[in-house]
Amino acid sequence: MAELKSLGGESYLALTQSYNQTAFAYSAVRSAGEAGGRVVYPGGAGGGLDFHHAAPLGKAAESSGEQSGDDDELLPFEGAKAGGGGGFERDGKLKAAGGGGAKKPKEQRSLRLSINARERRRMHDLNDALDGLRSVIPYAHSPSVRKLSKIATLLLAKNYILMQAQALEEMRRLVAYLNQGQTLSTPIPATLAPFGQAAAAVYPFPGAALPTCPEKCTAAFAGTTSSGLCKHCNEKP
DNA sequence: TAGGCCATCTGGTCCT
DNA sequence: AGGACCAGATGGCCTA
Repeated sequence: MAELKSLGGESYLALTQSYNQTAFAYSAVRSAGEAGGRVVYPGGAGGGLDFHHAAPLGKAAESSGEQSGDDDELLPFEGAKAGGGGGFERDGKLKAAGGGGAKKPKEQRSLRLSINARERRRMHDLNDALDGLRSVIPYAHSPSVRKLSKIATLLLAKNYILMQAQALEEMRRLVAYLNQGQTLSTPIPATLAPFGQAAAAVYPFPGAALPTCPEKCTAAFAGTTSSGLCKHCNEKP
């Protein structure tokens, strides 16, 4: 994961933290993409997903159609990257004898090539979709940052979704609060003290939206008064 | 040179 | 039967 280390500190932290929070994003993806126990990916005839940024997917489907003619021509051991395990020997015979079906070797070979081409196309579509994902998640476009790996792309995207969901929830709560037209009758919580009465009035949910003081004291807001107390919360760091 | 990442091939399984 | 999906295997490329 070299590219993970080349990410900014924030994004890397966010990425690594995301290892522990998979349930939400996973269930969301499943509910969005699966139909009858089988994922219908947009390159196929059935369509299915209707993401906002559908361009790369559309392109994938298009390229699939274009490739379909040539792919069958690409022999397994002719491509530069055709490392592959097993497959056909150079004489064109199947390595694994595999059920000695009634099909002639020539038909078997043709079928195998067709299956290979289909699988290749499927993986290309998958990669196009991943490229589309890379293009819409933050921190992935800096020239100084190497292209995100597949796993990094997925983890960052998941974390980004969680972050957006949390922000949305905060906005909802804020709107609900403002709609109530309440005045603040309680004292300003310690966590909001550094931001003043106005901030406390606007942000009545300190636990959810603002970092707790221990976090502030040990991270970006580090700093103490002459008495050794955190200058933001007036508590010992 | 080791390790990470990737593309490709392959056989198996499940679904339509 | 054919197609989609998946996981394992293999080899190439790149970087520390």
